[in-house]
Amino acid sequence: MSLEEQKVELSKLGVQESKKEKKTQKKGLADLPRVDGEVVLRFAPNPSGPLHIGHARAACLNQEYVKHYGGKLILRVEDTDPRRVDPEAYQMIPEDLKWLKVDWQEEVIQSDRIKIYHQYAEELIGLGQAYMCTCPGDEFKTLKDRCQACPCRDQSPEENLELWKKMPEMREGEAVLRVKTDLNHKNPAIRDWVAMRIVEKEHPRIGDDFKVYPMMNFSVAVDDHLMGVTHVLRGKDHLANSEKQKYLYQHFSWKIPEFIHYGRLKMEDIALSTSQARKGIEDGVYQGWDDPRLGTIRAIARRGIMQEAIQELMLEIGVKIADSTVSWKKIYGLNRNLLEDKSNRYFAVLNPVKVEIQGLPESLKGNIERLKHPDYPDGGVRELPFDGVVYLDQEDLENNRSKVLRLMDAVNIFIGDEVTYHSASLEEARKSDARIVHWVPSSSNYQVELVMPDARISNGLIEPASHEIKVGDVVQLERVGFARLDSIKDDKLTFYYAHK
RNA sequence: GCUCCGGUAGUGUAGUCCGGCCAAUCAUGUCGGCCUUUCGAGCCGAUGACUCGGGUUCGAAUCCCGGCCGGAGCACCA
Repeated sequence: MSLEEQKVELSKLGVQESKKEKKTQKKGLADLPRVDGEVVLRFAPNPSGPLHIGHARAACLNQEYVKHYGGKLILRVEDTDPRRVDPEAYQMIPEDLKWLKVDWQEEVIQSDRIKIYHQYAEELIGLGQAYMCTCPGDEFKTLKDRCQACPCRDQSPEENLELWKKMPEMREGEAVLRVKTDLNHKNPAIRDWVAMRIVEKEHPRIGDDFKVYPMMNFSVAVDDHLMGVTHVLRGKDHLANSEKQKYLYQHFSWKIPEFIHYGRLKMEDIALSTSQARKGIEDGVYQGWDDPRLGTIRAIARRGIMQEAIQELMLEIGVKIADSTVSWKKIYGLNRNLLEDKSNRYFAVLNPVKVEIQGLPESLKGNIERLKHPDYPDGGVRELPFDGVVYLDQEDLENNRSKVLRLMDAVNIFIGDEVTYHSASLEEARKSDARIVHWVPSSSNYQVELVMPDARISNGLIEPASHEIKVGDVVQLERVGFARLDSIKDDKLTFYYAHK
């Protein structure tokens, strides 16, 4: 019996269909679980370098949720490991966030709060939920793997407090403060994790005021609680950490925030972590953090990718826990949609070959005007002086041997042993099935350099009106592709190529 | 190895919680055609996916079991 037939039969019997309402599906981002009024979210990077595309996901999503529910976003710089701090990152992170158009209402740096973590550590000892452990790491691990307590675990809070006070005088590795969890927890990683440890290394930002530093799991949980964070968006690599942190919340009788874990974001052709990128920069393989081959926000920005494209992409990817691989084609597609309407057009010829058109009627020489944007005449025109001597792309010449070629908005030429004037009108060009190509006047042009995504450089010439392009603008070099003006030096413009 | 988690078109994503309206959404890509003084855009069309095998059920992308594949964690990093 089909569903319809069943319904008919049921209604004959007088049975009403019970309506189970399904959640109405909104477009866009999935709802956050258990939202009660406004939300407090945080973006909490480690200052080990500039932000990369993976950070952009967390930042954009946090931003979007705050916008959607109301509330605030906290920027929290997590620099509790002096060895993993790049001092420049303190500037680079806010810069990158601004480029991403992410706003935060509060900003804290964890190295300003070491004393707070010490206070809570002490309190936890007082509660009997943490103990000073002086076991060598490997011995503790052996015991832990067997679900056995180490001798230190039975110390009284007083004994622990005494050791805690001495901790600043101890050497690195001699002692740690452990949080009591469950020694029988099936994941050994969760068992009695480290809350505080000794680091004998000057902190790049706060110097050597402290030797006892919190572990990320401790400072994060304390801060999330103190700052009233309601929802924690983090990568699934933090799954075990979320569980570790839950013990701390329970020990302090704090309300546990909602943890949401998203999957790994890979980027096509870019498998570079911050540390690998750093090494490449130090070794001179990459020119810097904004080398076009890197997956950093600044590299992507430099390539002419718009913030909106990244934003759209991140919203689309959302928070699901399955991993995803971002393809450049997807980014290019989104970006092209944004750029198409607002990018002015210019002629740039790569691999230029100088061509003198023989037999060009004098009357056809003069200034040629062409719309800056074919769809928007109000955007104005650029002028190209045309005197019969032009630069053409070597490839266009080679591909059109013994054929008619039309120079856009100018004349039709024939590519024989010499290049000769053929005709003037577009109709003639159509009749001859001529390819229509861009060109650069030989009498007036600038040098141009185009840096490709793989960092290779193409050289050529660009039309004179290009002087009006501002650094940072993205334009379309006709028949070449979209490119962002990166710098102007003397008479040379350097563009970074985005995509077709 | 141990613990946990995933697998929808080339890529991303909706649908999975609560089985039927899903011969499965949208985006991007790709391929045709039209159009266009750009190889860009636009218009029209096409393409293409529920990891596999069992089970439950009238009915499974959706629930259960197993396989396969993939990922994360197993730090005195974050």
